[in-house]
Amino acid sequence: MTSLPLLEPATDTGCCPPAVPSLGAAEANDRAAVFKALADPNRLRLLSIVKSAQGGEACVCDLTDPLDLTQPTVSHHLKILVDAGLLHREKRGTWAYFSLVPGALDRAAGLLVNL
Amino acid sequence: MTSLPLLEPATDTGCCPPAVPSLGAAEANDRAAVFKALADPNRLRLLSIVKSAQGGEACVCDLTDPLDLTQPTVSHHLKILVDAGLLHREKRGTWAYFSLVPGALDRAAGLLVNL
DNA sequence: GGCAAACATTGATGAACGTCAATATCGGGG
DNA sequence: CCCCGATATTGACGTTCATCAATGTTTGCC
Repeated sequence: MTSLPLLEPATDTGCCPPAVPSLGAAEANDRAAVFKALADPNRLRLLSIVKSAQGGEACVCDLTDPLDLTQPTVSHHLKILVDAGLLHREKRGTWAYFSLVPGALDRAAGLLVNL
Repeated sequence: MTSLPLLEPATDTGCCPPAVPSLGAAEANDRAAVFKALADPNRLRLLSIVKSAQGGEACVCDLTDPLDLTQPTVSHHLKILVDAGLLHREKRGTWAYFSLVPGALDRAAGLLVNL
């Protein structure tokens, strides 16, 4: 849970001069972890709602209703997105506000283009 | 098996003037399907190998060894990537050659940036 | 201090997934 | 025509995942 897959410097498993720069196993695992977090329609909607929310942030109570999910399920999805380095959680009082990690979506997109 | 999630024109579920343009349920499902195909380290490595292969294409026999998977498993992963609209399959003789669908990775990246 | 609201965690359950062994299909050569 | 090599399909098995109900934890307020 302490890893931030999006921030890794793209190291290769092989040594020396890479003849064919195809993805190594470790790197592939890290990148797949990011896409795993994105591979759920409800999590995509969560990201979309947070992104288009006024002020760029939303609390759990704002996210439960439009998704038609229970509060524990929404909390679970948000945790996955936070662990993947896509969302940032800030607790203010009783509420937990979630916002997009700046540049995280662009970095994830970069993982795709620079495969 | 006939759907091509990547080629959809991003229609919204709501009607009329979209007050908050957050992702609809149907659109979220289609996009999640693409990321589901990308949410496996071995499939990412398959895409990477095909992309960096000479001529931009590779057959199954070229893909089985570097992934340390059995041939049926590699075929299974390739089918998922083809169904997601990311890979193109062309059968020449006994061999099946796989190549990246032009622009598919960029479109997938676009799904992320334009959430 | 104690209650209520917001959020997180736990446990359980059914579905989806990745993998392999075995088998089937298809194409080329002798 | 039959065999062989390359790929696809099927069936089974263990794991992971999404979801919910129930409960725990923290914070603000009276």
